[in-house]
Parts: sequence; structure tokens; C-alpha cells
Amino acid sequence: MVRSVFEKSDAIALVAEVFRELGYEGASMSEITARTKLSKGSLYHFFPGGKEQMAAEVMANIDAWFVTEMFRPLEEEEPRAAIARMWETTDSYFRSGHRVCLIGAFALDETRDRFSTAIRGYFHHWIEALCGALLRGGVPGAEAKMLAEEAVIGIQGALTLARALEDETVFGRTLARLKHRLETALG
Amino acid sequence: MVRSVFEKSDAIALVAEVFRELGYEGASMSEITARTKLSKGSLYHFFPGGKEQMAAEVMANIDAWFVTEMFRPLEEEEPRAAIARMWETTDSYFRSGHRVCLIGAFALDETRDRFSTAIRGYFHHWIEALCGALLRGGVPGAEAKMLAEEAVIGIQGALTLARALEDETVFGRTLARLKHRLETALG
DNA sequence: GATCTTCTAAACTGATCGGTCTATTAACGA
DNA sequence: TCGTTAATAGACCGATCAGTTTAGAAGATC
Repeated sequence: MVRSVFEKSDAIALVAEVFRELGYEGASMSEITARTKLSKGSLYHFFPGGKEQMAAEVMANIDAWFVTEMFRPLEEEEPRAAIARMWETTDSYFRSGHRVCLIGAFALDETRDRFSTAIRGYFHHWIEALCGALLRGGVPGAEAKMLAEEAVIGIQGALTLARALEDETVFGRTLARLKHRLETALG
Repeated sequence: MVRSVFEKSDAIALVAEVFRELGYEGASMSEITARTKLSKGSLYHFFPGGKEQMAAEVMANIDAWFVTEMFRPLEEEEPRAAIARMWETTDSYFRSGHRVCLIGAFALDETRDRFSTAIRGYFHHWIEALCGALLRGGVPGAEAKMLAEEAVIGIQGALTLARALEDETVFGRTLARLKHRLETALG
């Protein structure tokens, strides 16, 4: 089955990192080929739809990763344990704030309009999964919804501030604060 | 003194809106001329340094606005009143979450490296001004620092989420939550 | 090893990029 | 009214853009 060293999934991961670093508009084909070391031939072989398809598949790939690593555990496993693992997963995925949220970044400019369904789905799913875990953990409905929203907002804001201030500590500090707040609510 | 209908300050405001909507890389000169109705001749007359100068002057202009409308009041006026006004100013400036924070958006991709001093300065000043007001309001040092950081993080995160979810209510709800938290700390 | 498919390399295309230049118009001070 | 300067319009420039094409290398299947 494996026909070469590079599979499409590898190409997706490499391209994702370029979009993360440069944004959708900033990621020109020449930057993508330079940073991934993949030729245009390879890229257009995997993604005949060009840049837009690349971004769409990158986002689908990120979404799928979060579903298996975070959303499904939140929905199916013991709430306290799943939420505890969510903080670890978040910290390691975003590399303690060094890595940006590609989907959050796409949401800010008119790039959003191209991918609004995927962007909305990702954040909606995250909040719903976390809210559900809080509810199963005994947190009342209105508070669970509020806390889940606050957590996702805090993560996104902390990513922005970490890069803006070039501060290595603010992301971890924010995760700790949010974690404590959710644990308090869970009793 | 006034030599024409359009002054440079008008051009800055128009160009700012284009950067806000499209991001730095997404704001091509043709988009800027189309959306501002300013010809290349006018733009390069005001900004001989091109796109980079436009962005730099836009950021300086935003920073100056926040200094007079928010940071200086926080530093000089009665803390509780200044903080109360901060929430109003924030809500109206970001148009209840419909408008993005240009400086926060620039922080996310490699655009940050061009403007890192201005970006860092803006957020640092905001947090410091708010922290100072909380301190003068009687909040203990460590808590004031934490709350100020939390407020700015919450604002940035809420802007991201408001656009991502296309939700009209999340920004106002977040401001109310943060406002309540700071007022509780102020006693 | 022959053959067939997948994948890669890079030359090439027309369109658009950021930026320059020249000609012209508008607003001012005298 | 005249001369000077600020401001505008848009043709134009080389470079780079996203995307296409063609030819060949690398694997897989037999």
C-alpha cells in the first residue's frame, strides 16, 4: 500500500505548519514549496484544487485530530479525567503557546468566509464537548455552558497574547487558571 | 491649513479598515485602492514607504487612540469609573465583536516579526494600565496583574470566537463576565 | 524484468503583486 | 491672477502570484 516515503497525510501536516506560520494569504505557493520541500508537482498531485483544497484538507485533518484526541474523550470518558487530559492535550498541541491555532487565525480575516462551516464546526464542537463533560460532572446547565465557552475563549486569547508579548509563560498560566476554575465548579 | 477634503488621518482610518478586514498579506494594493477609493498616487503620496508604512502608521494611530481613550484614563482617573468606561469603550470600539483587533490579528502570523515592538507595546500598555487601576482600587498586586491579563486575554479570545461562530452575543457576554469579575475583586 | 501507476521536477502561462513615474488637477499664499 | 505646492489619476515596471503542462523517476504488480 505504501508507495513512497511521503504520503498525503505527511504533506497535509507539512502544509499545515506553513499555513500556521504565515496565514492563508501569506502562505504563497513558493513559500509552501520552500518550507515543505515538496515540489509544485507533488503538491498539485495531492491537492489538484490548489491552495484552497490544501487549506480545507488541513482544517479537516486538524478537526479529526481534535475529535479523536479531545472531543470524543470528553463525550465518552469519565468527565474529570477527560477534562484533566484536555488541558494536557491543549498545552502540548499548542506547544505551550508557541504554536498558533490555525483555525482561530483563519477566523479573523475574510479567509473565514471561504471556510466558515469548518471554522464554526470546530469551535462549536469543542465547546459542546466540554460543556457536555461538565454537565455529566454535575455542573448545572447554564454554568456549564458559560464555563466551556470561557475555557475556549481563554485558550484562544492566551495564544494571541503569548505571541503578541512573546511571553513564554502566559499560556501555561492561563491554562492553570481555567483548569482551576473548572475544577472548582466540578466540586 | 486644510488643503483638501481628505487628510492623511482620513486615509489612515480607511486603510486601517482594509487591514482589519483582510489582514496584512491579504490587503493587496488593488484591494486597498478599491475599498478606500484612494488611487495609488494618493496612497503613495501619503505613505511613500508603501504597505509597510501604511500598516505602521495604522498601528500607531490605533495605539494613540487607545492611549487617550482608555490607557490614560485608567492611569489617571478614579479606578472604578475608568474601568467601567473601559468596558464601554471596548464594546463600542470592537462593535460588539463585529470588528476584529487588527493588532491582535497581526500578532498571529509572521507579520508579527515586522511590527513586534508596536504589537508588544500595545498589549503591554493595556495590561499595565488596567493593572495599575486595579492596584489603585485596592486589589492586591498579584491578583491585579492576573486579572488585568485575564481581561485582555478574554477580550482577544472573545473576538476570535465571535467571528468563528458568527455569534452576535458572545462578545457582550464575555465583557459582562469579565466586568463582574473585576468588580468583585474591587469589592 | 516488463509494465503500469503514482509521484516528482521544473519550465512555462497569464494574472496580479508592490511599487514607480509622469501628467494633471486642486488648493493655497502672494 | 499668478506661481507654487499638495494631491490625484492611472499607465507602466519587473517580480511574484496561483496554477498547468510535460517529461521522467520511483514503486508496485505481475
